[in-house]
Amino acid sequence: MPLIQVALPTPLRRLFDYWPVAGQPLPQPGVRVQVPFGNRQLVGLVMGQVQQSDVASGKIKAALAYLDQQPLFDTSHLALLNWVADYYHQPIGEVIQAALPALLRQGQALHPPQEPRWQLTEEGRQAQATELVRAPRQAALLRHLQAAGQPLTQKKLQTEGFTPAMLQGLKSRGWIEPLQLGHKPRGIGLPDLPVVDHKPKSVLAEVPLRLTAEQQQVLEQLLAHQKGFHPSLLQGVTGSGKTEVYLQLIQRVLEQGQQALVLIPEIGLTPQTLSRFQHRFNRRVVALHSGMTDRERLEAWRAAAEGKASVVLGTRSAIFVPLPRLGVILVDEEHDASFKQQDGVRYQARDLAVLRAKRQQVPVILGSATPSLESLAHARKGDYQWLHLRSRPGADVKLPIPRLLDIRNRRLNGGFSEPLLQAMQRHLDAGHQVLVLLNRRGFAPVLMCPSCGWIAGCLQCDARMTWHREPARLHCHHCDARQPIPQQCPKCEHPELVPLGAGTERAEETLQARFPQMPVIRLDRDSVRNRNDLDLKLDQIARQTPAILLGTQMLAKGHHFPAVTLATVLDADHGLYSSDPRAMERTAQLLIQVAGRAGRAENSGEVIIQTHHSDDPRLERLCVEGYEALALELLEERRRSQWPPYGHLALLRAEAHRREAVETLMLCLAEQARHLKAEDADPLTLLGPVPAPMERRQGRYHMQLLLHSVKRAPIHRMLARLLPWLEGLPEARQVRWSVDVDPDDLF
DNA sequence: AGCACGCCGACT
DNA sequence: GTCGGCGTGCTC
Repeated sequence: MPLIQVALPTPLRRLFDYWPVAGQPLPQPGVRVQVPFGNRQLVGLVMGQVQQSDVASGKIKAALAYLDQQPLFDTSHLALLNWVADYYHQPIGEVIQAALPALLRQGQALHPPQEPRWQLTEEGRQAQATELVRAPRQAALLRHLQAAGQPLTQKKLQTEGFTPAMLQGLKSRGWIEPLQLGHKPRGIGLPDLPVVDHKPKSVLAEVPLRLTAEQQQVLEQLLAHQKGFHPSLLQGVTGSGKTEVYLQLIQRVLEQGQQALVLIPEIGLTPQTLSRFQHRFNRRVVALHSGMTDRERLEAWRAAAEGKASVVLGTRSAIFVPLPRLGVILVDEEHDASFKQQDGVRYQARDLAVLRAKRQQVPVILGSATPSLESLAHARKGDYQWLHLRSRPGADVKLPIPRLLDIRNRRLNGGFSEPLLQAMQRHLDAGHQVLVLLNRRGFAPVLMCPSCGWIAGCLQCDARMTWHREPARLHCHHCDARQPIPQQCPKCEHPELVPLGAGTERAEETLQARFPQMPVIRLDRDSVRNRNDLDLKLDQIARQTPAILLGTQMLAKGHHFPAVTLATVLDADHGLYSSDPRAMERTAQLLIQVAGRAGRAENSGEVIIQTHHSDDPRLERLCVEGYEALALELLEERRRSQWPPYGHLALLRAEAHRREAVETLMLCLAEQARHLKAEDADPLTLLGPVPAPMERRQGRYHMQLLLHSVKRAPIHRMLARLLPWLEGLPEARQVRWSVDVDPDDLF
């Protein structure tokens, strides 16, 4: 008797064998199954079957029930998920878990349970209501059902004043019967359900915009490779009309009867983007993002998986949605950090998009104004078709060249230098809007005692607490700890503490004092808590000109502010000399994004960046020669040091409450790694173990060990042997550890 | 990761 | 006498 192999939501890196459910045909791979596991019950996924188990047959239990009639994933999709588990060295059960909507994970039915309905029996159809002299309500119910001529839901009948008792009365006479509950039978349309026509004649619901010659050329180059795997990098400046090119490409895909998958950054999916797609096509367009309820997500997922949705617009986890008629994958803002899952199952959705496209033999397009170094390297090597959109349709105006404003030896007022304030005044006087980017929330990042130098620090982290005014408290941005603001220095009892540096709250105060007549609209996580807040602010921005828009990254991504003519960055220095090797690349991307906000419409723009390092050659190159020139220089540095994409990394992290526990484990781990390294012919470097950049976070000590190699294979061989060993190590007991293949940041 | 088992401390 | 602390062992 064969056994079924089941993937279960546990961190254990293996499958579990079960006896199949008695009296039922063997389930196909991809079907969910309910199983006993220890003393609890879990929902798992059937991955295959074996004749013989490695486990003693006495330990093997029987599966309880299959939850699907049809597999949720076909074998090629299961193979993709297996690949992800292998490549990222994550437990397969957790990968599957990440690929399923929450409700399916919890064992709910793919189709919502059919509402209970009642229909007439043959006798009921023949029966005369007048026979029911003693039961006028039942007679009315009988007439009602006879007049309807079709089954009606119990809910509907109850709203019409019929009670369950009346239904039972007719049922006991054998005149009506409940309709079979359960799943909707395929091919049998229930008459009072709306039937949606998914194949109207034309794909288009509106006339597409007219493309510029440049857009047209890019579209044609994309259309030249509509069949088979074909990766492209679409590098288009802000406002160059990438979305219109996407839409017209997707149009052709839909005309072939295929589906399109569009991945967007976490905060990139605005209702405007969604409605732009929905208005364009006579086909179902669904969104998949974290703001939806579990029900909505399941509904969208199912529509995609059943082929009923033609366009899926989703954030990173949408890369796992099954699509039976996939025709193209697009990744918009492909450089965006949110495509990398940073906890739990770590994966890079943009990389998986390329992989999935290759496996399913469809084209994939990565779009960005500021492509990642990885994608640029591929484009330069010729792995990806490299397409450019250099001009901005509808605006004769070129993108402004950012100007560096040196603030060394300048007095700053709440983070603003005088020349900057004057430039702002000019633009506001002209009736335009000004955008101010400050990537720091709160009033001040540091609260200090002027007498003894004491600084408010977090008790749980090696971090300073940020002083917030609204509401008034100290807040740690790393562990979310809050504390009341001390009235005096806790160390020397000095009666006054002073803020150092400026966050958005302080900048807002400064601006209001300096421009008392001007609306200052602040957008950060503290002032924009939900979708509604954001809509209100965006609406306010659209209505009020002139105005000052002040905010964190939120302000730099996605939204269009046509009235902005001056975009400013208060402090560009944050990422310039950081230990994080990607800091410069990220800073450059952010600066260019901000610059793209200025003069997007007909107004010519200006961009001013405050810095203490106006002579930094990289910053200068970014401003003068542009993003691509800087990115190519950074790539050269990467080549010399053999860092990604010219080499490969994997990071092993560990954390525990006791520093000693982490240290012991990490030394043990490094020792074992050195041991394994000696047995491998390919070179591999072990860096560490070292304390993590912020060693103590949320009261836990963090350490890490970095594996570096020019080739991928030795890293994978190492992890494949190291992790099972680590899983069984007693020292790993009280330590939380994780692996990050192709880490984004080394934090 | 969960969850039970198990063996030692302060409580109705 | 018992409720409950977290060490340690296991999950087909």
